[in-house]
Amino acid sequence: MNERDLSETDMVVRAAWLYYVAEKTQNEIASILGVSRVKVARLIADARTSGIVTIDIDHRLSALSELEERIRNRFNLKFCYVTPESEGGDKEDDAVARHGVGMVAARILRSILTQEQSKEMVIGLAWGRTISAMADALLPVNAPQAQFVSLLGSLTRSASANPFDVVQKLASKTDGQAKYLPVPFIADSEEDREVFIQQRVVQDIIRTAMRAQACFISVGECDAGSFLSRFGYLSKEDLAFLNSLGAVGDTLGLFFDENGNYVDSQLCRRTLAINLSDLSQSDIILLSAGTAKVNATRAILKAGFITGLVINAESARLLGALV
Amino acid sequence: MNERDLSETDMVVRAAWLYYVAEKTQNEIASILGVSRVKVARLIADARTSGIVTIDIDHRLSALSELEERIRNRFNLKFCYVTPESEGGDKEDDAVARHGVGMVAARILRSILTQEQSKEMVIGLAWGRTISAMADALLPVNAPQAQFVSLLGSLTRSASANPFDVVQKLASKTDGQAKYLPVPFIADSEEDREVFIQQRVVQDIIRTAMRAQACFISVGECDAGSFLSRFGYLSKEDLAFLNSLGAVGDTLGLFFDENGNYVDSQLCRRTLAINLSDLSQSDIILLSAGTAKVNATRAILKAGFITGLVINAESARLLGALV
DNA sequence: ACCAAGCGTGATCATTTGTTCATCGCGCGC
DNA sequence: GCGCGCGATGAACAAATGATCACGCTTGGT
Repeated sequence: MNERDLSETDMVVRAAWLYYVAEKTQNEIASILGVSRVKVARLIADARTSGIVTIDIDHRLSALSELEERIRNRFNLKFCYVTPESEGGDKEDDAVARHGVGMVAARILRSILTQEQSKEMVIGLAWGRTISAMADALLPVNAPQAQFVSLLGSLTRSASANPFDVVQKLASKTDGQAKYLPVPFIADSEEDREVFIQQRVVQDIIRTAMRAQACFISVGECDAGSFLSRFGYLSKEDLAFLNSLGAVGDTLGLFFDENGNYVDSQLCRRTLAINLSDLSQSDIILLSAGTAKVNATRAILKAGFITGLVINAESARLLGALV
Repeated sequence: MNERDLSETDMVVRAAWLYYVAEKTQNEIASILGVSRVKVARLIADARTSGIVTIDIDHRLSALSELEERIRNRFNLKFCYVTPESEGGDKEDDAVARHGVGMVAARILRSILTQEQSKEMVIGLAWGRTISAMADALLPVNAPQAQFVSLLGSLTRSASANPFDVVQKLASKTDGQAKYLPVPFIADSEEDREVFIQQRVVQDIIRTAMRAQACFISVGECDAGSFLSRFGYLSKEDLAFLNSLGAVGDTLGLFFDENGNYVDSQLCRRTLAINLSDLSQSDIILLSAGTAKVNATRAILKAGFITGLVINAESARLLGALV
């Protein structure tokens, strides 16, 4: 950070202060700082995207917080955040829901990262569009001690939601480190999986992940519309078989039935993901966006290993209604 | 809080969330919530004035934070906040400086009030235009356990800066209690002062004030322009006498010379204010706005009983330059 | 029942803000 | 040395926001 950057950042802070605290107009600020108004607008925009100004909303008064509390108690969670719907109670667009959930999750992540600067900091991450939305929404924060560890093997397709991209993006936004499992998510056989697992690099990652303060995971529906099946990782037969065993949702490569019981199958024994028992020390935060995932979400919550939930309002209502 | 209020607050929270987090336009929000755009604008304005949304600025990157750190170390303070100047380095208007210092002080006060909801909470207050600005700038916060106690007797003139108004305003904004000393600030004689002091109500207030977590006080210059002399509490002769003893500033009815030594005089022995030694358990936060007060501020800081300082940038520079 | 006062509401307008685009300057490579 | 491209800048415009005002509704009082 050179002289120029320093004075530039200083300008950003001063502009932000004058705008948000002193409530001056951008024109006034422009004449105070001796720059053009457009420049002031850019400084203020900078201040927001760089996380120098943060805007918090006390949502305790919202009707949703009552719902949050009910869900929190029912599933014994440390916290539950319900994101307000964007369409007035109407069927909401899944992409919008993901966006909202991602933003709230990003705030949670940011607060974790800014809490303790001294200690080692490990964050475990699954992949998926919601996790990806979280990574996009994270405001930059300086946390060089942070390590972002992928909890699952990689996909070969759909690069946008690859675990590599997620941890990479997070690392670059925080000046932290990215670590990911350099193995496929699903091995061809149980024997192959064993070979992968035994790789020293894989074991290293797993040991790191075991020290994670927090893990962000998402939920997969167990039907034809799900991510896994749409990209060919789950064949129609696999799906039918899993359904016949009662599986309604998956996360971290594990399938669960509607009562939250683990559904064993040959497929699960080929997935490369961190073991649930290895994460007993971590906060496990589930992100769920979209009503299609309600049943799967309920199943995973019932399994009992989740400590925190972020979910969109419509889904939360459905979840809360049946409790 | 009835049904109507509840849904109203809920609307405020939702509108604020959609505006500040989801970054929707007021028009979009209007159609989502099914109200007019004007209504949305009002909801958002409500959210800000009621403190449901709070905007924080990380000013650590500012060049001023270096100055803050220097002052903090020099005078052994727990914290020091320097408010950015509003005019670009130019001579700033005192009223503007007061406003800025008041706003920052209000944020400090608010954070104290929201910290611990359970315990008894006592806040001691001096009076003056800067303290008054703080009271005006405080965003409402629910803190029914808070007690705002006046540390000084009342003035008979200049109602706007009377201690009564300050504690009253703070109490009404927080649902807390207001307590003030129902005696004049300056008694006619030392004997009269003793009579006032011995009143049970006065003793009650003093005992309460002794339990204060934090006290907000301001600084008076000891010259013809000062508050006390302009309102006739200090005669020209008093002033000349105090100056001859080296007094350059006062606070809580006590005068100090440029080295921070207490300047005794007959006048001081007639003022009704809490004893400094009674506040040894409290954080004592000094608000200083305006370059005219730099010398007085330095004197009081040197006296060594201040634990926190809020000061405008220009004054801070003068203060820091001579360190 | 009627009136008056007060508050919330939405139309309209002025101001403020965000965005786009052409231009400028500067450094870098050829 | 010269051109090239990238990033920063401000002018101009379009969008969004805040303010004012008149209207109508409710409420409380006579």
